Amino acid sequence: MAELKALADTETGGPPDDYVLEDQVGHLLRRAHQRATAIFLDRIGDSGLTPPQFAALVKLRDMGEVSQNHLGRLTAMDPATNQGVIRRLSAKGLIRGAPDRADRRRALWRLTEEGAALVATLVDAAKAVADHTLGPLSSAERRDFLAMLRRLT
Amino acid sequence: MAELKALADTETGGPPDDYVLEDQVGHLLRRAHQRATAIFLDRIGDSGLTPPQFAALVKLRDMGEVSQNHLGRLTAMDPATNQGVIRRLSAKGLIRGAPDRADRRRALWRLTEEGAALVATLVDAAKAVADHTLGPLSSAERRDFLAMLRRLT
DNA sequence: GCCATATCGTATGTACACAAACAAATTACC
DNA sequence: GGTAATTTGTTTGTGTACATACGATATGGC
Repeated sequence: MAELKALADTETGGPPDDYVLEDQVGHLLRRAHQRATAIFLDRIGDSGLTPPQFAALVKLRDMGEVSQNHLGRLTAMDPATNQGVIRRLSAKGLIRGAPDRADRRRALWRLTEEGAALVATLVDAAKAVADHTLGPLSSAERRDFLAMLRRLT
Repeated sequence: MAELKALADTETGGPPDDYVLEDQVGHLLRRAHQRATAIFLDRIGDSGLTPPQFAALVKLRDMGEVSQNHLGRLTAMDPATNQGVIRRLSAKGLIRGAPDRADRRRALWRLTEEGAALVATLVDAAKAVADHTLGPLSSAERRDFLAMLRRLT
């Protein structure tokens, strides 16, 4: 180990310990997000939904009817990304859109019956996904972690 | 607010409070990662590097010389993803590869002088990115948060 | 030595994620 | 009431991220 470091030192002229990738928030957040996505796909992937797609369905369930960009803001997706999610959910028949007669720029989207039924079916599994994702933490740690994570968004 | 919930209840037949998107780990991790990436790009984006690309350069700085797949494991990228990162870094002249004479399947990659110089230049800015990303947390909270985040990877 | 197994890198296809630029429609302001 | 600024949704281009399948090479067990 010391030899390796010394070798890297020799080759790069810099100390390899001043910036340890594995300790960086950004890198850790990326890996934790990868893991959370993997757990979701492992348990809910059979539904054909991805995490962002499920998020959009949940928000439509909560809101009833919203415009495309508004839904994107509610689910933290920029318009370009959101458009793809909307298109795929629509193609699956889980949501449907209609023009807003009060604002001709807008389309208003809502769940179809199939979409509403699918969300209802998956909510319990989604809770289990969250539970498993937080598995390594105790109950008190989960509370503290989520509170801090919320402040980092 | 109560009216909205009641409306959603009426329309969906389910209580909208049993699964609150904004409280889910997966969603919060996705948003925190988005924010961390945005901070990186805001402060280091002028270098032309993305967070995964910078991670690869840092690991090559630490290791001296590694195979493509090994580098992918060190930076938490699957082979298909890593290939694209390697290709772009190579196209920029920041890394170079050579066939491993001991194993003809492998290519060994290392920093070029330009790559080594660029990493050295950016390390301080990368530390500032991490600091700013953790900005909302106190010093003690950062320690606890990172410790828990590490356990979730 | 042989053969089953595993690893290395590549290729293809799908899905986020965001920047930038855009046309159409609405709103704000004067 | 007319114009500037904003908002809505689209398009294009680049860059992760992963599943799957593949050929080439190495390795392990016998």
